[in-house]
Parts: sequence; C-alpha cells; structure tokens
Amino acid sequence: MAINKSLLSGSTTLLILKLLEDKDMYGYQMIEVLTNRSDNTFSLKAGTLYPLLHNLEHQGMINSYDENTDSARVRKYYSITKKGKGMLAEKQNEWKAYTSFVNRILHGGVNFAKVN
Amino acid sequence: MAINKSLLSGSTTLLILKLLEDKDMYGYQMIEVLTNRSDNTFSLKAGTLYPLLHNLEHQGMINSYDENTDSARVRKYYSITKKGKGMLAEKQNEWKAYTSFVNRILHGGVNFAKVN
DNA sequence: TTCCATATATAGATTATCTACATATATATA
DNA sequence: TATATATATGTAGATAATCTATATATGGAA
Repeated sequence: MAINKSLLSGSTTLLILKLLEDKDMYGYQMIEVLTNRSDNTFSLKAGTLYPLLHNLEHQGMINSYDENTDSARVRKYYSITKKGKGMLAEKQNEWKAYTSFVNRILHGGVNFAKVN
Repeated sequence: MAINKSLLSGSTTLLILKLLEDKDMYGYQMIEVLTNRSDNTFSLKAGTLYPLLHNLEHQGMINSYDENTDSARVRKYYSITKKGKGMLAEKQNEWKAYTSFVNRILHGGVNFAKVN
C-alpha cells in the first residue's frame, strides 16, 4: 500500500471522521473534545475546521442537519456517511502504515539491519 | 508541551535528522534508504529533499562537505550538528506526543471516558 | 451594559510538499 | 557505438493544509 501524501499533513480529517463514527457532533464541539483529549496541547482552529467540514460534506463523506434547541441558537450537526466510513478505514490504515514506518526509523528494530 | 503544528506535515525533517544521527549521508542516499525502509510505500521526492537540506544547513542544524571519489562525480555529504541534535530531540518528543494523542482518539483507552 | 464564551463562516497568508524541468556523470544494453 | 537508464544535485512554479485575522450573532456573567 502506497502511503497517501495527504496523510502527512491531513490527519485532521482522520480525527474528525473518527469522532463522527462515535456520534453526531457539531463543529465547535469537535474542537472542544480534541482540545480536552490532548490535555490542551493540540487545538484545531475554527478557521481550519469549518472549511474542512464543508469540503467533506461536498465530497459526500458527512451529512449535516440543523438542530434547533429551544433557544434561537442553531447548532449544525454532522453525521458520517457510509462513504465516509470507507474513507475513515482507509485513512486509519494509512496512519498505521506511516507511523509504523517513522517509528521503525526512530527506534530501529528488525528491519534496521537492512543493508544500505 | 504544546505540539508544534509544523510536525503535522514536517515529519520529513525528523526523518532526515534521525538518519544523520546514525551516520553522515548524501541526499540521494537518504532517498534510497527511506524508500527501502518503507518497503517502497514511502518515497521522498528530490524536489522536496534538496531545498530542505539547504534550509537545515542555513539554520545550522547540519553541515555539508564534498567527498571526491576517484571518479569525477562529487557527492555532497551532510552531518548533523549539536544544534541539529537538539532539534532532533525536540521533534522526537513532539512526534511521540502527537501520535499518542491521535492513537488515543483512534483506539480509546483510559482517557476516552472523559466527559464531553 | 459590557465583556467573555459559544457558534459558524470566509479571506488571505504561510508553509510543506509535489511535479516538472535542468544539468551532468556512470553504467547497461541494443 | 549509440542510446537509454541510474545516479546525483538543483531550481521554479503549483498545489494543498493549515494558520491568522476578521466578521457576525447569541447566551450568560460580571
């Protein structure tokens, strides 16, 4: 399997799809969850997330629906589609392959003995 | 520790510095080694590598010297500097922190129970 | 009422990587 | 011998992911 170059930077998509696999969420909530789960070391910026969500929806990976709470405020929830689940599986494999590769370089191991 | 955003895409620098920690190498050789170690799934492009090497040298992370073989061909070898080793240590920590975070999202675990 | 948190959105800048091209030598093959 | 392929380094311009900055609007707290 060739490693998709977009993964090198694009792990944000992987994270978003994974969150939505668990449950429907709205954008601001995703930012909060990711910040909390990383102990505040990682924070996805709103200016990164919203265009990404629009793009994923355009590609048919996720769907959106407005949820009217009792107040005037409207939250835009997203759900993952079947196609999106396929993309998630793919990106998870790529993530695993790429991190295995980098870790092999960083820590050596059986393949490190290979002649160069 | 806040995760340096440049790591999300910039793991190439980490790989290069790690290779040079082991031994001096020339550019084309780095490309070959990384390709081989990844079982041909990853290939760093020359157009990516050479500007990156020039940049790292400009920053004082690596030094270069020409090695004249008996033939007319000249290979440009690079060695890592003390400063470069510092950068390598930093980037290794960031790599570890970021991959731990993503893996926590992907696989759940103790911190997964946190309330959102 | 004023400030901060919540919530979504877009424009423009930055940066890493890519493709494509250029140059030159070494080696293998037709 | 000629020609293609591998080795080796380099730059220019394009693409894509993310960022900062800005805009808008509501809810709640000081």
